[in-house]
Amino acid sequence: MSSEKKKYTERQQQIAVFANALAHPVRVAILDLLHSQPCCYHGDMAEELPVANSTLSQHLKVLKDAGLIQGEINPPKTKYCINRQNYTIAYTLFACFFEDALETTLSQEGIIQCE
Amino acid sequence: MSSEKKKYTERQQQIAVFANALAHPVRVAILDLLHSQPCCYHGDMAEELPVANSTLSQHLKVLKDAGLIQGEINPPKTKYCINRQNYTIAYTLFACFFEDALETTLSQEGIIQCE
DNA sequence: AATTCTCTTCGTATATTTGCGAATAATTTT
DNA sequence: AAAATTATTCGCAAATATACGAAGAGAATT
Repeated sequence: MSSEKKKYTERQQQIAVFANALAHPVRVAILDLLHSQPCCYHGDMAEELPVANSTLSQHLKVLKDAGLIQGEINPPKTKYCINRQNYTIAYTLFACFFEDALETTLSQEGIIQCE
Repeated sequence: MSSEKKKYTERQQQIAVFANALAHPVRVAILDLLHSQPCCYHGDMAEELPVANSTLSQHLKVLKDAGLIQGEINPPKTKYCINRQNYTIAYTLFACFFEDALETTLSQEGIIQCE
């Protein structure tokens, strides 16, 4: 009962998942915060970002489900940090994706390397 | 009456726009097709992809609005191709974004270069 | 035990996304 | 001029995303 028509490759779906996580500016802003320090508490982010507390929780969940961040819950505080392993995977997927399109101009300069 | 609280930077918004364009697997698949050839007709894509014609048009519009592709309309046919200029911008934004987070492991190896 | 602090979940409202078929537009072919 | 070809737009339905305040959970403090 599986294949009526070709669906999408794992790679295509994985790119979409990571891209979807970055598809809202507040989530990019959240990650920017986590780039500038090893970890960050929910409350500290809430002060910096123009969304309500509950909304922030939702966005953090999206990022966590996509695998880009991980949370350490020690009530009443929650500490978040980047998931470096998946970040590396995401970086490679995006780099190779764009390299595919731009290889004629970029690969010659040795800026990026795929496979 | 402008700033009650900081909104998002242009960069954060631009990343979100590009990411949103890649946030659906069929759009990644569309771009994959355009990577493998200089241009492609709507009809040729419709044969390869598991979506209806009208749905394909919508996704193409999303990609076009984000600036990742451009269309050349010669009715009854429409030819699409990658927008290389914006592709380069997108590539740079994503590379620098991930580099920010991974710089301790990647920048030392000279894989990526920002600024 | 009650209060406080922090964060998540729930409930709700609104907007956007995704999908398809039918109808439309624009050209080429018959 | 009629028919065929190709792609977009329209109209609709269903699902998902976004946002907030209120309510709830979990631990520390009073």
